[in-house]
Amino acid sequence: MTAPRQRILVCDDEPQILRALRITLRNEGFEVQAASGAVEALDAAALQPPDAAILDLLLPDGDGIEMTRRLREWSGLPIIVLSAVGEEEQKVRALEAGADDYVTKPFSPRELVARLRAALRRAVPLADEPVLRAGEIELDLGARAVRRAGEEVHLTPIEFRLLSALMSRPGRLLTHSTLLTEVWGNAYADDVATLRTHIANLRRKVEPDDARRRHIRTDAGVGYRFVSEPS
Amino acid sequence: MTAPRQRILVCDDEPQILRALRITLRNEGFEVQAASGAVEALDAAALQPPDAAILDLLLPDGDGIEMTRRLREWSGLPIIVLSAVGEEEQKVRALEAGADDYVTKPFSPRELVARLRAALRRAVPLADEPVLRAGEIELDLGARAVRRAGEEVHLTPIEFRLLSALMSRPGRLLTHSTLLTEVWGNAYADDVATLRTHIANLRRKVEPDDARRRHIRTDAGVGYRFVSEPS
DNA sequence: CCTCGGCGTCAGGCCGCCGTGAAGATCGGC
DNA sequence: GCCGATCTTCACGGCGGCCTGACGCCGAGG
Repeated sequence: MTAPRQRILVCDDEPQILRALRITLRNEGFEVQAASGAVEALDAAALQPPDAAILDLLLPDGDGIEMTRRLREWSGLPIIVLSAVGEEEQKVRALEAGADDYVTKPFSPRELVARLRAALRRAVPLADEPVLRAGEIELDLGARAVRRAGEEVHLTPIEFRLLSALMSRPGRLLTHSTLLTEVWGNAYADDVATLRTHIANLRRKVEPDDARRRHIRTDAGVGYRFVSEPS
Repeated sequence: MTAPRQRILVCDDEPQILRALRITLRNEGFEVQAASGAVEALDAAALQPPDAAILDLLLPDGDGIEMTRRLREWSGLPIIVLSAVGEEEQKVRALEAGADDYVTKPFSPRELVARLRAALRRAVPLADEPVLRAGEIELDLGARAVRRAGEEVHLTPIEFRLLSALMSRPGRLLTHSTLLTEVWGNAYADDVATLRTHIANLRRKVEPDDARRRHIRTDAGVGYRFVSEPS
């Protein structure tokens, strides 16, 4: 299970802070998107929504509280407001505007990361991983499960990877060598006999009996393709 | 739909702090349940789960971090740890244990309330029933107990964490390494032999004898999954 | 009509993974 | 220090996934 790295939007007008944050977060395994101004940060967030945001309270072209409000109009992403001002009034306003946490500078990198992780943990997990469907076949990538007409079908690891490769590009022709390298790795690149056997096993498990309505089509001499709606 | 007042569990051994918190929270419209010790607080939380908890770090009969861990075993309620110690190490440990925020004394009442509101805003609205069921198996996260057909079954700590991991995502395949990191921690990521042994012990304790109707399914070479309704 | 290449299918066998029992190691309580 | 509970390690038997090879079918081309 390879989780993609989480993207953090960082907005601060002081270059050295930006730099310190970038290094700290990178080391902790996050991907950092830096912005030095409010407008730039909001544009970046709209263009490609990050998993969380760390915003400075005071910026030349805006402030963290206003940015929080703007972001909250359309997103529930975790927001941490950063500031040199420890004043109670600011903290309360930021939190009421929708920020998840408020950290005062100078901050401890470890604590900031811990607070960021706590905020990310709370965030609503984004929509579950996709379920590929075609006719009565369901391939659930997240659960690593396959159903046919609602019934659970057990696939071996190779069969599962094979079906995933086919169903993730419906209609598209996948050559023998493409499938072999994708499912087996680079070693078996020309062992078509093995591929045939596994395709046969796969068909037996997930295909309707009628040979004319098969989802897995053979392109003789070239490869296979998965068609969503067999004629 | 009249929203009932939100109940906050407050745990501190200093009476004057308890009193101050009670007054502050009452004025802000919360219902307060006070406890002066760790055991008392955990019992109260188990008996009637609150909407959030504010825990002192240092208590005569325990500490806030351990309480956080215990609560997190079965509940996702917002937790704010309160402490006179501003030390970075404590903050990080508390947040990593599952706390949502960490506030140092002396604290501003307004800020604390703002942070509490921010944490409550994030919380999943539905207080999830901490009892997982499947067939004749019941796993009670709060009581850390497992029953089979009503009969109490004794599980070792590892077996309990293993079953929790499996039952909390029914139908989903959990890789060997996923289970190992989740149950043992990051170190044992490839000791599959141990995992097999514990799975065997677990099956002996909670599974029906009939091998075809097992809840814990093996996916050879990949991992295990828990199926709620074995065919 | 025959040949031939590509394909699907099946049976066989190897090897690795799995389940299981038991023995050794570790730890905490008495 | 002893003892019980728990966890880990190891060896062994069984089984299932995977690869291989043989066979028959089919369509294209001669």
